[in-house]
Amino acid sequence: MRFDHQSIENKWKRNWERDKIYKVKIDQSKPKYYVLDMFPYPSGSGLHVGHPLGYVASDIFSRYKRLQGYNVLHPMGFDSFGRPTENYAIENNIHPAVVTENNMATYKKQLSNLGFSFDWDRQVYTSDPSYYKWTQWIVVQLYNHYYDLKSNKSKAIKDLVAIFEKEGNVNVKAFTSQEESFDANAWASFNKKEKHDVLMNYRLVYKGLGYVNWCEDEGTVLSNDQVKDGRSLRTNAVVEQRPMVQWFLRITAYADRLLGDLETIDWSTALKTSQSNWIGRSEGASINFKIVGSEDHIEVFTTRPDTIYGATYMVLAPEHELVQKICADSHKEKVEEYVAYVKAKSELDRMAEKEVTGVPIGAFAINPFTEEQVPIWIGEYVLKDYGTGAIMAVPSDDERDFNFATKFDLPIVKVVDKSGHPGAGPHDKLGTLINSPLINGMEVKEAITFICKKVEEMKIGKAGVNYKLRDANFSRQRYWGEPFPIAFDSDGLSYTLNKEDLPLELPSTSDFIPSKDGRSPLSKIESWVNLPNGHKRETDTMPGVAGSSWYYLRYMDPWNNEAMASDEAKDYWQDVDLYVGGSEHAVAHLLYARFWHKFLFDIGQVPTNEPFKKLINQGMIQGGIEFIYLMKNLKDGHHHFLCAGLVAQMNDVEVTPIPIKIGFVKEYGAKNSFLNLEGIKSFIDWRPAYKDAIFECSKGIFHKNKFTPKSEENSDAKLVTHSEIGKMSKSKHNVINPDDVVEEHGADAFRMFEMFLGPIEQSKPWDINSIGGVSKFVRRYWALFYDQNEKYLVTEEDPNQEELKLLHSTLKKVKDDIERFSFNTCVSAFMEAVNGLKKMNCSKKAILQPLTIALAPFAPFITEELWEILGNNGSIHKSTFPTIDESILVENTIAYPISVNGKKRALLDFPVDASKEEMERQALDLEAIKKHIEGKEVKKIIIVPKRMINIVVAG
RNA sequence: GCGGGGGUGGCGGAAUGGCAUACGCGCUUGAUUUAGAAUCAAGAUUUUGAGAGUUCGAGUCUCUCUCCCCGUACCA
Repeated sequence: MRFDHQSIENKWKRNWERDKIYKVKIDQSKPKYYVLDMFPYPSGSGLHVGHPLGYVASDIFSRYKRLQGYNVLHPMGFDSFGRPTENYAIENNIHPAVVTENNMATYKKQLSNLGFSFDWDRQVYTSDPSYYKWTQWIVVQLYNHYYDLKSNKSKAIKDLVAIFEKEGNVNVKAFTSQEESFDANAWASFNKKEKHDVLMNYRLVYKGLGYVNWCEDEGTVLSNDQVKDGRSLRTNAVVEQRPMVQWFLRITAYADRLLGDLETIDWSTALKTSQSNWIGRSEGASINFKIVGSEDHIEVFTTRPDTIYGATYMVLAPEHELVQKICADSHKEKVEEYVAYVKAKSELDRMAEKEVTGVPIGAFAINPFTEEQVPIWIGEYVLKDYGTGAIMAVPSDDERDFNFATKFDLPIVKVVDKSGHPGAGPHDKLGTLINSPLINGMEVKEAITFICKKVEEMKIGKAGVNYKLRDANFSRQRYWGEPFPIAFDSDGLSYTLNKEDLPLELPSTSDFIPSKDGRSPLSKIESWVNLPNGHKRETDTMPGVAGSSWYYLRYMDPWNNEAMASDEAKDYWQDVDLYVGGSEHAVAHLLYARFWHKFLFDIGQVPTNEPFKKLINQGMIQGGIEFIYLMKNLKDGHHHFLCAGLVAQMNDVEVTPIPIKIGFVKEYGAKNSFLNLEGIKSFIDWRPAYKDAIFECSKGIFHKNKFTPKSEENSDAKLVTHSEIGKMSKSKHNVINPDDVVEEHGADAFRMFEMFLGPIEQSKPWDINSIGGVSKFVRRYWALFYDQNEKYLVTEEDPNQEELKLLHSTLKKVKDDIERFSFNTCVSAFMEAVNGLKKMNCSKKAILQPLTIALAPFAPFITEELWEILGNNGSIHKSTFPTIDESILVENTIAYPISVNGKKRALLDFPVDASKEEMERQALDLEAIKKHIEGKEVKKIIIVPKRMINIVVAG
């Protein structure tokens, strides 16, 4: 039989679907294993070859685990709510639901071409009402819970109300924005609205003031991805931060647990570090400074309370609410000018600002320790969003404060003597306190503790922890997302929907543009907004993270209409054992999912504290980008393109590289890729603006559809392109569709090739030229079964020792390497095995059958076909990974490298049981060794059993 | 600046502190072929970014420097 990948793939794709071989059910007799891919956002452009890299790896691992006897849950679905679909829908006037459906169908087809073992019966997608029913339900649970700091878990709001009724909030220790305390009587005296507002300060989903990107020109709210450098990407109009009441997630309540539990999970250090930086925990103290002649005080957060004697001035963020209030009249003009200057700057400009700027506001605060008056300034280096938006400036021990003080000639008092710690910078918590009466002579750490205590005694502040992490803005003024299951009465009190009333379906509309007042398009659908009881629905929708924060739980029991998943399913599947996805989700998705999971754990909805035990970030597959050079100046009124070779020779010509479709290029991927005449013509067809352009290369000039060779014999153009390696993207015109590769080389070769490119976690360029090696391997594997004349070669003969050794060493290598996710070396091992068998001329069933099973996770199609050919019933993917016979791998003799002073000089075979004395004697007797030890004293001979021999000589 | 990762042939990359460059691409030569493609066979390249240390022995561990990639950004 001839190897024809297309007919084999079609046959087995059909059979597998018919027999549902990847369908998985709870099976208490088998251990479970859950392998999850980050579900894709189904964009209109389909998959490119970079997407499946992680899917191939997870599929191999899933298949391997099945062969090991595990019951493997390996599902796939779609993150189908979101901006791009909505944009596409607006532009093309198609409903987002339809766009989503089409895109999902494309993705599914592309994925099935690659032979993934997903149980498609469990597919979920976030825009499916039967899915978002439970997203909404979880949001309602968050709304109805608060975080109790005594038990360190979330508890029901109704229990909190019971406590309030009994004793107020005086004994409650909760993570809350409620500042005032009250007793039972006070609580009883609150009206409905007041109670509602107090409880809002405790809820894990709460209403608060947030900022949106408001574009006055467009009269609409923009999402972050539509804004760049403070301007609308689409219209370039200025975008301002506009306050708007929105929903928030109180993720900060879980900051400590999210940070601490990182230690319990098997994630890369890079990823853990990203999360921990994002959470940004810092210990210190918040301290209040009195303002001279004002009732108000300034609260600052500092990690260095020990340096308070050196706090010679204060700085507020220009946006700080106290600025207008305490600013002296004499300074108003300058301050307003400065605030306007800061506001006018884009985020990017402000970040890039190297110059120190700021103005005094003519007010003074009192340093509670020195009791001296210190001036209050505003400066852009103090950020409104970090800490309290105000600092006590200690120029002696903070570089930024130092620069500021130096520029504006503010006093600097040295308070830490670092002479005992040479090389220590201002930020190192080292040294001895000086010029600080209460703490002189103390070490920094001791002084911090002392001041914290003192501050608490003085009732002007307290030791505390500050987080960079902010509560998450959970509202979007957009159509294509989950509606909030919340409505308001005429007083603005909010009510959540009951479980029986979920899902609250997204109403149908054709108007997806946000309304003029910045509210979501839903606000325009009055029949939906206004309820019979007079309540009005929330019209914001949820952001993308809502649906993606818990989808892995739904896969456990996707058909359940009574619960997010049954207890039985959750108890059996527990958590995700292996999660594979891109590092672009290192922070947002993975942090929110962990937060939701911990919350669900607290309220008894999931049995584990963390959702993803092990995580692997696959690297990015990069693509070659091809450019042609366009001269900046027109030549004789025409655009002029130049060959890369010519540009290199000329040093006075200014050129712009223009990315072109890689399909136009000859020898794409090679060093001297180029455009021939045909390529130039394709380029002109694609970019008609350049139809009259001149294309010049060393072979000649192409202009207005005519090629004029520079010398007679060269008839074709060779416009050498400039090549770079970069991200595959639409804008770089270098996207490669896996369908095309699969059609040419087959899915098995495609899968193995992606693995063979390099370590899974590493980014690497897509080098299609080398797929030939893997493609050849697949054919050579087939050739062990059928020769060129299509004659069947497999025999029932007993294998010899050498063949068995090859088999078992390959099995062992593959098993070990799969378990450490080193798939590229597995492919090498298979190649070596085939090379070896070929050399031995071995086509024995006893060797080929177990080898084929081991290969099955990598190349599911060809192995299934060969399994059938070998006369087996059922699917190879339901068989068992072969047992490795270690005894076969034991060597009788071992080749020892013999080195002198660590340099290898000879190689000699010894029986495994050779004595050290015998080995020493023979080693010293070798000519090659004698040469190197002659006339020198042998000081020592090191023999490492089964490894090597090293002779140490003097001199 | 800070944090994380990395630097090995022409290229992608192998290597529990123990024979550096497995496996593949590309290249060279030969066989087959009218030629090409395909297939088969044979072969070449280097001393692991620089320097020091630990060790019998370092690509691997430690330190210093250097360059590249990723994340983050005045975090008080």
